[in-house]
Amino acid sequence: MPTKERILGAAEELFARHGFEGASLRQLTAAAGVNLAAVNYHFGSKDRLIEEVFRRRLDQLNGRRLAALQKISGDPGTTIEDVLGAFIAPALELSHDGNGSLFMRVLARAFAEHDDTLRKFLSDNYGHVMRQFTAEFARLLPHLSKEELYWRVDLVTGALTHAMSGFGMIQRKSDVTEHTHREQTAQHLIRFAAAGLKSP
Amino acid sequence: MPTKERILGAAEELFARHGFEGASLRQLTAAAGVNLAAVNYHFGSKDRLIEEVFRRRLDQLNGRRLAALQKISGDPGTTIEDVLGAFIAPALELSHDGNGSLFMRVLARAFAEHDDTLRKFLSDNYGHVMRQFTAEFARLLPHLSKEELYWRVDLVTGALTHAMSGFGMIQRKSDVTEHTHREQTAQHLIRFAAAGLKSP
DNA sequence: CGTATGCTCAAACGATCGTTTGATTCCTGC
DNA sequence: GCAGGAATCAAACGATCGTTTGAGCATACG
Repeated sequence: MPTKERILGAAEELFARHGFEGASLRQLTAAAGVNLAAVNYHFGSKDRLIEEVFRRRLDQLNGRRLAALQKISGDPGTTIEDVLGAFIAPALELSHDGNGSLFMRVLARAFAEHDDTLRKFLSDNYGHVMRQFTAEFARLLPHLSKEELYWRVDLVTGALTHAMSGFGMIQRKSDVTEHTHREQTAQHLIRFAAAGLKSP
Repeated sequence: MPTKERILGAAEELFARHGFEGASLRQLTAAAGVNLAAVNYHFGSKDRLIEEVFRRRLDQLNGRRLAALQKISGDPGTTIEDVLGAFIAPALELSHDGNGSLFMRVLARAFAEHDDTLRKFLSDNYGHVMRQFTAEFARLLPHLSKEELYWRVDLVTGALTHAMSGFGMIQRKSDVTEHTHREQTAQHLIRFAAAGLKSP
């Protein structure tokens, strides 16, 4: 595997486990089996590496989300659950692919960081995705004020981040595969969020 | 103010802003206006300081939560919204008191850390609070299976953490006080969570 | 063959980390 | 008023941090 890919993979894992500050380039390059200087050579700096970790996954994730939304957007038969599914399913697929599940934890850390630079990066690059989903929710929930809708979408985001990153206290039981566990998480999440959104 | 209190206050602020690894003892003691060695003298180590930051706030927070729950527990007139209020209101009061609001961000970081030691500490010391609230929800939602209930409570926790720590993209408008903003957050949260919990 | 070009490597840079030390100051109780 | 523990202080400890350097290696092109 090319050096850049090995670095990105190891970075994803260690950022998820120890945070951006907590994971050192020495641990990281050792885990990737590359030289210490390789990070600065290929990415310029640790901060640029962090951005690249996000870009790689979010490009794919949000691309799939928008594609799924496109398919059902405007359709009179589309339900709240369908829209939630379009948002959640790609995250589910990602978490089934290799250590993609770790990326959801990285994403959760980014929220916790409250770092303005990072927030601006995420907002600039992927804010339009949230806007399109919110617009679709607005179409399906015309009785809600703009402000009320924003609040609810924000709360859905919170529950989603919490659930998909494995924050919660609910631990996977040993007789359930990781795959099944995530599927169940998504099902519960969609039902819960749909009820919250539909609340009069 | 005594040295220990000044350290705890500065620690809360810097842990919220820069994380546990990101905030150094040198920044921290400088902000508190105390000597560098004071942390190790009064707390033993940085890790023990972190635990003390949690203990100080959570003792008060969960004490108030249980007291509020005690008042309404078992009452036939009690609603889901009441129980949610008993859980959320003390967090709201805390966030109105000085830099108590920063503590909610510290708490959110603790979730993101995924650190086993920290999780065990929180679970051991304050798990019984979650258990009592869950029991009251179970009484009010007898049609839900134990598993289903656990899932929903977990998702409520996620939305709560997200909202109260100010993760979300919703920013307070300049014509609204911090106090009012938090009140509104709590109102939206209670309505949203109640709908999710009550979902058939 | 010679020589660019892209990449890897060990080593070192200065800065900063958490912690410890030993001297000094403060304050309390006899 | 003085002994003695509590608290504060400047300084230093070894370790580790992100980054830079310059030599060495490889592959491709004239």
